Amino acid sequence: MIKNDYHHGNLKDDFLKIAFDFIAKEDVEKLTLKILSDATGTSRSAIYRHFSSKEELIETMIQKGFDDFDTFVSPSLKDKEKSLIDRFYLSAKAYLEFAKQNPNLYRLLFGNKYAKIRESAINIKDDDCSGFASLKLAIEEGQKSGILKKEDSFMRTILIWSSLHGLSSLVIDGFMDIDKMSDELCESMFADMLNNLVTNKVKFLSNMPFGDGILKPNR
Amino acid sequence: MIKNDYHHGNLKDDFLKIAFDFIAKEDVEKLTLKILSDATGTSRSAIYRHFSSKEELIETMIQKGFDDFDTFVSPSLKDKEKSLIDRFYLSAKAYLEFAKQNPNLYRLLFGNKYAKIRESAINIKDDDCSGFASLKLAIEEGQKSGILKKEDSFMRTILIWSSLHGLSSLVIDGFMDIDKMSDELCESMFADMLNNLVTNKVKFLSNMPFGDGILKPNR
DNA sequence: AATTTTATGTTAACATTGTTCACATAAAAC
DNA sequence: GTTTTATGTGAACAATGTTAACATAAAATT
Repeated sequence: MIKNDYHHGNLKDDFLKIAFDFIAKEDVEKLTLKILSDATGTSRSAIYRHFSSKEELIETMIQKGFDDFDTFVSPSLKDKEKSLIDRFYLSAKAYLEFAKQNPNLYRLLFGNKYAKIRESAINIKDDDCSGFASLKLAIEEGQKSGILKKEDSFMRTILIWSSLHGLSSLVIDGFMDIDKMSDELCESMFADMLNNLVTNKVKFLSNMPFGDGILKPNR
Repeated sequence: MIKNDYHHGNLKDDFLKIAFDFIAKEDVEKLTLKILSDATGTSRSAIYRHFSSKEELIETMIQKGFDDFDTFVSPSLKDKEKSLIDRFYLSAKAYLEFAKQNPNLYRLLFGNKYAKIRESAINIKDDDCSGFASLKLAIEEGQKSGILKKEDSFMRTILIWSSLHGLSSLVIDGFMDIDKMSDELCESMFADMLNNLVTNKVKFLSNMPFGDGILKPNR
């Protein structure tokens, strides 16, 4: 807190804050240690007193990033006051929204470049990945209550997640004109993703997205 | 062809070949110009007589990579001797297979790192992207013939592509245990992707993947 | 209170990377 | 046979991540 010219106070947090501010605007690939030292007014090697390498800084960012992601997406999925369908819909919307609002962070978390760092940062394989696990749990909950078909929940989880991840990636990586990605279009897609899960007994009164079928979320 | 000690013959092609050989095993991020000069036995600056920069080399690789991708995936989709459902199924399988066989190339083509280079290499936006366009055409063909629902073909195309891209990415980026990705599981997922497209009038006799419903491809 | 230890910051130097420039040599064009 | 063009070399640059030796302030110990 006390600013004397030598010791900085809480350099480590400052480095992280500046790094996150940076990837709010530019890709993490362009983040350089010089940017961090310049922004903090320290020397180029000061960061090595707080992180053993650039990779360790990235690893810390990944850990915090997954916390942020989870905080943004999970509550909608776990909100027991809403119907399961609503929860799926709202968390899917949150997922895409997180990616759109934080494209560089999303790529850092789910991209390949730091896959090894991610694997050491969090245990993401199979059921251990928090996002994956909670999605799978929600699907299994729906299967028990009879809302969803009693099929392979692992496969269903993968397919939902693939659709969300693929859509988010294609959007933020510039593969489709973002202007064409209207809310209505997204809702149609989310409806499609969910339509495969619900039991055969449910009749869809309309093919319109959330028109008047079961998939219309309460908003 | 004639090897004298100074002029190399066809260095440009050799550079490209070595680069593709490299990303067959390692990520394109690790490809360095020194690797190329060492492998060809030339000096470190020789490559600049054939590519104005490393980015231009990458751009050439992206162009050729998309050609390879198209050659691998498109024929199945355009094979008029097969049913439309079969064509969807087989090209989806080819898509995933290409990503699994060429993970580093797939990431180079569809990842974010070289997005700008890709955009200058090929016109990928909207209908101009060859893969996207041919998928959309196939969907519209199915809509005309009555096999597929007459809904927004753009949205349907995006969702199918998102599912394929997301699944491929998650698989090659280590988000799921590859051993759990059995052929049967993939087939179930492809079936799910397609189930949303087919007309309501079609009755599915089974929920089993390609069990005995319309979605069973001829193999 | 004085001393020692630990934490934190600085400066100088390194190897690696992509890149450029002046120069060298072979092939092609005239 | 001379000139022009294409292609390759070697030396040098700045930027990057990193390390080592040194410096200073805070904390711990006596």
